[in-house]
Amino acid sequence: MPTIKDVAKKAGVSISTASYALNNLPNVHPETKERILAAAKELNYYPNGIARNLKTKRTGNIGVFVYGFSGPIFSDVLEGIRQRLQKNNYNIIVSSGKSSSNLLLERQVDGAIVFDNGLSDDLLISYASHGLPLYVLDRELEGENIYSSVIDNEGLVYQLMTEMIKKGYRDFAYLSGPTDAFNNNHRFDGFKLALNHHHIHEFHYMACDFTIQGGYQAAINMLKSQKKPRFVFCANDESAIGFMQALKENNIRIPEDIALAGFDNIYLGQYLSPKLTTIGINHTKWGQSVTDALLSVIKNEHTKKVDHPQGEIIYRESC
Amino acid sequence: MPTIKDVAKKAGVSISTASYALNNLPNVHPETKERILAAAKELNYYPNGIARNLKTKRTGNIGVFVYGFSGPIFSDVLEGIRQRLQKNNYNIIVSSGKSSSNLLLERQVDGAIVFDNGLSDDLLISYASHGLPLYVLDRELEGENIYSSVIDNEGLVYQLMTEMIKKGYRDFAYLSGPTDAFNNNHRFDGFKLALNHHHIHEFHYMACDFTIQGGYQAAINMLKSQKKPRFVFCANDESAIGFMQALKENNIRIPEDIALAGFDNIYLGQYLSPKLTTIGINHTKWGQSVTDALLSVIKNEHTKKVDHPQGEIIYRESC
DNA sequence: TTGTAAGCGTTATCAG
DNA sequence: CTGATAACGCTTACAA
Repeated sequence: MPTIKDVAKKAGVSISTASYALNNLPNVHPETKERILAAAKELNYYPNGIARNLKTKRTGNIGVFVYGFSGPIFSDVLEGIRQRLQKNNYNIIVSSGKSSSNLLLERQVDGAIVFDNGLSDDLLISYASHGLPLYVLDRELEGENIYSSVIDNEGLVYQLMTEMIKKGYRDFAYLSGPTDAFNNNHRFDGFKLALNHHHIHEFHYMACDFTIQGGYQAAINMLKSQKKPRFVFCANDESAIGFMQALKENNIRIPEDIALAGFDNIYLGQYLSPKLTTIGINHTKWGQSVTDALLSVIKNEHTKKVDHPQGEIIYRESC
Repeated sequence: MPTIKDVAKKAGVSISTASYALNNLPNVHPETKERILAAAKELNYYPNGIARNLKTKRTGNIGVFVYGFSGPIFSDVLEGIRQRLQKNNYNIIVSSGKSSSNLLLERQVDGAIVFDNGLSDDLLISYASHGLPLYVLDRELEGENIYSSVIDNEGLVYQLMTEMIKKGYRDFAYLSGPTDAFNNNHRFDGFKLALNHHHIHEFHYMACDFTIQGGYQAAINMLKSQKKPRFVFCANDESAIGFMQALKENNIRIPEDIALAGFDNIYLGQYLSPKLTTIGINHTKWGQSVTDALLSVIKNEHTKKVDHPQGEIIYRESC
């Protein structure tokens, strides 16, 4: 594998001149430059990024740390991030599990976007204080070099529930996500607040875990218990899908007998029958704006605060 | 940010001794070692990976290059890869677009798994010949340092179609994927071969593109044309879903009027009505075995050839 | 416009 | 068991 030394030798110049030419610096004679570029091409030379990184103390990589690679949400956010990074000549490095902290610790990235509740607050704060800017998407976190952007879970669910109350529903249930999940808890807050503001002080609560299987099981349990709410707000679409599936199998009509809505607007929601009413976030745009914000921090520009990502209620057939 | 130099100074030893201790080499006195480790801990020291990489000429990173981050298949394959890499102390670096070739060229990875038809054969072959082992999953490619593992598309579709013929279906249609997609073409081969072997020499062909929207549109077009096959093999599940959706909206019963099957076993297939018959690949296991194979190449062990990933027909309700 | 040389933070060779 | 020191491949003052 050829190094800059080989190029320099072949072109009959010093290493530094070769470096200047290869980096397109203006202080090198056109002819020499041409000779150097030709030599590089002939040798099939490409700079060793590692060496460059060591010297320049920047890697050109941005880490995106996710909890897992599944889930319809990640992909959209990632696509937004990728677009913006590519445009700004940064590499995207998506990682999960132990790799994420390794890459951070070993300084193989210039900054990171964190979408992984597996990385603890303390850990992140400590890394950030070492100088790596971090943008956290799945929780609220404040600290030196650390920024966060989260969905307005509470406001959006509040809005949806208010509409449902207006529509005449009264007997409500909440199909929960994991109780340690940021998103779940804030959605629950919005749910409770809306009921509260409309003087509805009772509702049915069902534990669940954001999964289709969990939603299915929760519905089965509910049916056994003979307790049938009129409207179920599901903390996310996947649990809503499982829930619907169980209802359908038990000949309960949606929305005539039980109405429901979810959160996330995952793409299969519109292919179910009935089509799922849900709350949609523009995930791609979210990824874009977070990336822009992170890059502006890295470039030491004005640190403009990122707003909540755009969200809206998507009314379909399930309620 | 502390370096090994700081640690050495604090512990009152030379840099090299500090390095030995930090790397757990046996040739250092227990007491000195303890002192060094203590100093490192106190300074919150962690080795700079970039510097280590430059010296050792290995990064400990494996690239996984994908065409996009969406799609239910990637996530499973990625999870299998992640598991195995983590077990073997390699970092997983998932990338897409221009980043992928950058990371390869800049030698920020020790090898890569390619699942991205956006990277051309020539490019990959040229990188691999420079010494980076590559495993390609979306096409068949031979060359120095380059290996590939692909689904047995043809055999599996052949098997499914043979069953359908046995079942009595005769009037067939093929809902195609992109005609430049490796997977599509081999599925088509299997489809044609099965028909051929059973002396069925005519079938209906519908162009499509692997997407839900495309499948939906194809069905609409078919309905307009008044041509109704009895069984449609869809080149993947997503197009099958769109196709089904359009049929349902037009009150065509599945499977009574038109039966169909897909390929991929994406998880929503079982939540449709009717549930989708499909061909499932154990993607996680595939990711695992490919990773094992790549690592064994990197470690210069015996290069055992990876077989086709496991696949099976999953009979459900759509045919 | 070009060359010399220092240095980025490690590891590894060799001598002590 | 420990310490100088060279080297990895590159960038960048500074000197020529």
